Amino acid sequence: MYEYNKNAVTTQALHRMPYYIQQLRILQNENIETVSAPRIAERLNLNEVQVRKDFAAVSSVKGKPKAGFSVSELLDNMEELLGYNNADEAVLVGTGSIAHAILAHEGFQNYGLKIVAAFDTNTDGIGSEINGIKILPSDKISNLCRRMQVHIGIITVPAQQAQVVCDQLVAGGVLAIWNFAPVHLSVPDYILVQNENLVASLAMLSKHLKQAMKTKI
Amino acid sequence: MYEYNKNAVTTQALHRMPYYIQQLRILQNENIETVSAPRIAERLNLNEVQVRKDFAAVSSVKGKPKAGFSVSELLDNMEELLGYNNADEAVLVGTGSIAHAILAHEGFQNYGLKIVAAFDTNTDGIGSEINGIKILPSDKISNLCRRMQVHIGIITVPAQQAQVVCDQLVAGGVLAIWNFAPVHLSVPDYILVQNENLVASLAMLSKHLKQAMKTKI
DNA sequence: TAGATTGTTAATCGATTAACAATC
DNA sequence: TAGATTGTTAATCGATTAACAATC
Repeated sequence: MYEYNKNAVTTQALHRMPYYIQQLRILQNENIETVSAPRIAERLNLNEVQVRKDFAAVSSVKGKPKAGFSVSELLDNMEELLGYNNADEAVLVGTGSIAHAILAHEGFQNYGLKIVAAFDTNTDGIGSEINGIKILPSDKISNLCRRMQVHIGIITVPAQQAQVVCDQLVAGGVLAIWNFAPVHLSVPDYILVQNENLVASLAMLSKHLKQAMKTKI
Repeated sequence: MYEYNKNAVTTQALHRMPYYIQQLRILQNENIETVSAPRIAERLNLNEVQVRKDFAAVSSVKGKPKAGFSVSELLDNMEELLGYNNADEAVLVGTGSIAHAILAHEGFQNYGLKIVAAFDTNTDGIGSEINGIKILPSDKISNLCRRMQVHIGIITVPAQQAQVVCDQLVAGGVLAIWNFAPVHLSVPDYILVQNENLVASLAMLSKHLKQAMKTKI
């Protein structure tokens, strides 16, 4: 009894959530109140059972045979699950073009991220501002993170500096790291690293393309 | 006989390649000629057997018991596999901060991507240049892709415009799409879409963090 | 009622990990 | 030789898909 880990949301399922949310919002805008798993599956090119299981795992209300699931309930539950409504505070390190892109992305705050400070390892840019956030010297990282109780660090510095910055963030009490540097970071077990390796993604795309063209010819 | 799909490189293995390459380059800079799977596994926090299998799958030369694998052979084979040496041509659509970041990323050309044209759906920016690439109006997409035989399209436009742009790219004969818009794109079966959904990644990070803090407290 | 849709149990698939003999 | 390391076969694990009874 009470083994209610039953319909846990897996990592893969979590990846699908933002796409469900996108589709559900479209339906909500059209004032459609319920939707079935097969319908969403069709729109997103997913398996029907998979969608149903995902919905069952997150929805606080059961689906109804024939009718489907409540659009608004699903949206609420998914947005809650992904933390869209209460933004985590984060610090960003690096001032290159990726850093600019992240800081410029007004949307992030709606998706659970509030950047409260930015740092640079390069003394040149320090003191300047990007999108209203002042750039601080990187030796202040640990201190500021600890003082402000920030739990997320975003790394956009070049590969060579990434590990050092990472260590500073960890020293400052950060628990999760969003890493845009194309390197593996060594961290203690309890730290979560999410790698966003654009070069790796690109390589995958290129490889797949090559394969596809080979089989086609 | 001749069922030589034996040690195929899986999608997951492909994802690990750039990290192997990073480690191998470090070794090469130190003039180290061979390396064992357990050593690399330790550095990257991976399973030893997994690394050995990955190496075996890509290496044109077998590993030697006791000695390990040739660093330079592995590097050559992996870079070849990922297409680092012969860049695919691509077009980019959108001129927001992510587009700027991609265009500014000098590194991409070394990793198999050469952006030959950029487009914008917004008439304002047309005619201007970003990093030496002139911005063209988006109604030229299909034509130019077809004429230049470009096979990769990069979408960085807002969500609402992504599907339209996608259709134009497909009409132009593009075979692979690197999609930075946070939406699902509908495409014919033979088209490869790789989604780079930063908002989704962020949500995952936030969710994991929440879970981690819950179990810790 | 008939039929679409749900929820659940079982089968399948793919990737990772374990076990172990072969080899330099 | 002894021992580290490879390569391969088998076991495990997790996620997806199929099958089907329950239900509105």
